[in-house]
Amino acid sequence: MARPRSAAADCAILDATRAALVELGWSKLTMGDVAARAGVAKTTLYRRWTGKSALVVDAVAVLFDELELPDRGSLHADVEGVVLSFAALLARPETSTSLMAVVAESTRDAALRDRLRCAVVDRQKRLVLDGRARAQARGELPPDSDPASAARQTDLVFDLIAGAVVHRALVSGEPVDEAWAAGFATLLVAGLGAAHPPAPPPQPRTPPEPC
Amino acid sequence: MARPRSAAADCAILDATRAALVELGWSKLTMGDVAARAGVAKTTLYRRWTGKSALVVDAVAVLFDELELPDRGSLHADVEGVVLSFAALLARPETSTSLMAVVAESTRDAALRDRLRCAVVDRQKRLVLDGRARAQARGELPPDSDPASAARQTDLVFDLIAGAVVHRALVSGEPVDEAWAAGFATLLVAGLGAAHPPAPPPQPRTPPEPC
Amino acid sequence: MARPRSAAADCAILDATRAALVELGWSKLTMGDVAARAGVAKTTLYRRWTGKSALVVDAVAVLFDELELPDRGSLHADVEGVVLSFAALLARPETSTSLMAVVAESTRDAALRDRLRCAVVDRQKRLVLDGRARAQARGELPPDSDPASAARQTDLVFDLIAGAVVHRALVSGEPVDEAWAAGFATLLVAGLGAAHPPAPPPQPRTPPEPC
Amino acid sequence: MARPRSAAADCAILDATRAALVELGWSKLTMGDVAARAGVAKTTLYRRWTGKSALVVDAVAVLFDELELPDRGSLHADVEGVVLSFAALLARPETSTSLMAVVAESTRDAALRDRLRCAVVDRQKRLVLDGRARAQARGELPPDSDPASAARQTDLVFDLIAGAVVHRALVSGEPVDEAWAAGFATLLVAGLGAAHPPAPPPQPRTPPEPC
DNA sequence: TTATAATCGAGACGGTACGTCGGGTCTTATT
DNA sequence: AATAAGACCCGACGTACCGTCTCGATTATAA
Repeated sequence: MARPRSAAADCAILDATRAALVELGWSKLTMGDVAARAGVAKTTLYRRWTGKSALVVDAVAVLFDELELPDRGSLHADVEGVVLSFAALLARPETSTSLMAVVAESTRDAALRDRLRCAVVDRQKRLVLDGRARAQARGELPPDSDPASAARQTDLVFDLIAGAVVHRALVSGEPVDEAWAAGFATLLVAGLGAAHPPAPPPQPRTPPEPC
Repeated sequence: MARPRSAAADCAILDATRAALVELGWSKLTMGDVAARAGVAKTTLYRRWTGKSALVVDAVAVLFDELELPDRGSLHADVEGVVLSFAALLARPETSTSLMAVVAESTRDAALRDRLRCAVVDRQKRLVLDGRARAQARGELPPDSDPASAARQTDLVFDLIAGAVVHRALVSGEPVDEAWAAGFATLLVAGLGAAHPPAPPPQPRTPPEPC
Repeated sequence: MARPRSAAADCAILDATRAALVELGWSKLTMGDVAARAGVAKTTLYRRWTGKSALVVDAVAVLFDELELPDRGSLHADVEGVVLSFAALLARPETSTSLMAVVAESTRDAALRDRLRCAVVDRQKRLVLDGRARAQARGELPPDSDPASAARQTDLVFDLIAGAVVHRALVSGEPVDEAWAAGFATLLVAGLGAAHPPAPPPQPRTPPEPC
Repeated sequence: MARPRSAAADCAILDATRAALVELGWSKLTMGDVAARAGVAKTTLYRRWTGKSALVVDAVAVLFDELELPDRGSLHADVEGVVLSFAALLARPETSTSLMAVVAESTRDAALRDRLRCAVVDRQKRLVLDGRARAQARGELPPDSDPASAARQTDLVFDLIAGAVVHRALVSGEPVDEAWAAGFATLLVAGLGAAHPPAPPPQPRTPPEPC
């Protein structure tokens, strides 16, 4: 009935947020500064987001959608690929600073946790699902026995890949380069192959998973 | 020649910091509040730490030293054990919030990054070193071929374990329970075993991932 | 276009400042305390005044405007009257402490000096101007010969009266009572009369002091 | 019985205080800074003075002792002389800043008031006493009728001179130059002469006060 | 000559206020 | 309605001084 919200403003605000994150990082980013950069009043920000954290989640989430998983011919190569492209994403100053900060904030804020989960986490599981399906099609992984265990496996692999890359890059502070990616992929693929022995597991050796 | 710094104050401050973290969480923790709880002037805090982040790193670091790796008889059981005890540590409100927050901050602050690394990260690599040595003694893992690759392997495993647990617990927000720990351990042990086939590698080492 | 500054706040702040001066005196008066009394944020104080001194000048200046000079029938009586009412004003705890303090501060702060001069000093010269005009109308003082010398005379008398009262009350710390006021008025009136001999100056003007 | 206090320290401290007053003014002068300038520990300052005000009083008091009243041949000239030399003293940055500040402080602090009175105020009344005695010797003023009224007269003149000069210089902020000094002296001498007519007042000329 | 005890420098300490900054809400006029 | 502008309340920030306190190192007297 009355004036609708400006869509252009939303876009300008998210752009401004990303720009501010690059320049200032999470902790020095201020709502007032974002508003000024976007040519918008602070009121307009608060009309649309509950605070800094929610704003940043939305601003950063779209960057994660740029991740893709082109078919590199083998599970090993696909893992290497996703590791390197995820690492490249984390190397951008917008993401590294704010991802950890928002996660930290989300431990005390359920609404933020949900927003983060559905805007970032769940949306990227597609990469693992794609990779798994492709590997199964190639015969590198056995077909899903039942949906529940397939979901468990997906989640495990997702946490493994994402967690390892994040930890290597941001906590340990070491580079995620080709060598590391190769070593990681080797370990992961071997682990998956052994846990789900491809066709006939030669020797069961410490049968780790439900045969 | 002058009055030395009170060691009791240091202790009271770190205790107060942990208590405040439990009650308030990282983002509502205040230097003034910590000082008040510790019965100490704000100045004293700033005389010893450059800010909230540095203080929290020191306060939390000791908690990580409580982690131990008792011999559970097998590499698989040792991995399960360390995963669960690390998860238990992360479940404590002092650690989860602040670890992520400090990591976030450290992306923009080199001094903090160093402090974090040497106070937390490097100190816990001992767990991986112990576990590896023990597994090698048991014959579950081959002896180190050369020191450099041993260090690479240690780092990789460390990032894998710590990263996966942190990501599962804090980012995905799913419980790290026995079932998950078992699945994770299975995958990891299998991966390690395949990458470094136990005693006499039946297949050539290099192509660990199946064809 | 934006929200205008609250006029009520200004008033509340100045009232609070005076109240705080009475209770605490200049040196224990705190910006934070004034803000709290006025029910206002500290920021609001600093948005309008540059500091404690400027605030106090404005808070105290209005008190000086209460001074009046009723016609008491003679120059001598008028002087006595203004001396006593000025002394009464200085006896109030708001004024004495803060007047001196602000003067002290103003020796190093040109902006404050100006503010003080136009808010307090210049505004009270009206008393001397009124008294002089009235005395001239009564024939107690000769009419102004030229404007410049009239201004000089006004300034001299102003400094004389104000200075003597302030010095007696605050520096010497002796009471400014009727007796002292009478003695002072006698001296001043005599001095003015002799310096400007009433009608026909019998002796040449310049040598007022004997030989 | 034990080690006595260093006399050199006292001197260094007072010098440092004056130097700091010149550079920083009263309000930015700090005890720590004075101690540092004097090459002395803060403790030493507090062992000898109760605080900034007391210290400054002592540091400045000696400057007032430099005032002298050479015989200039007439009461008028003597008044002019003392006005100008007092103004010169007040023009020094050490004195102007701190005199007013200490007076302000003393309105709330009895001990300081006493210290100020005996260290500065009372000690300078000698100038008025000398001037009066000299003028009486010259016959410009009548001899004292009784000691009480002599004291009253002395105090009145003291407050008049000191007050007027201070007010002119620090409150009004106008220069105390020869012209002003001459005008002031003329008025004062005339007032004194009329109030106490020299010997036999030839013509009562606007009988100002009851002989 | 040697205790002995006050004094000294240095500077850490518990406080209090500072002046600034950012968060989030509100008022106003404009679109 | 929704907006830009910006005043407002709140609370934390990190700093500066305060005046007190502990230190170990000097001294000048009194033993």
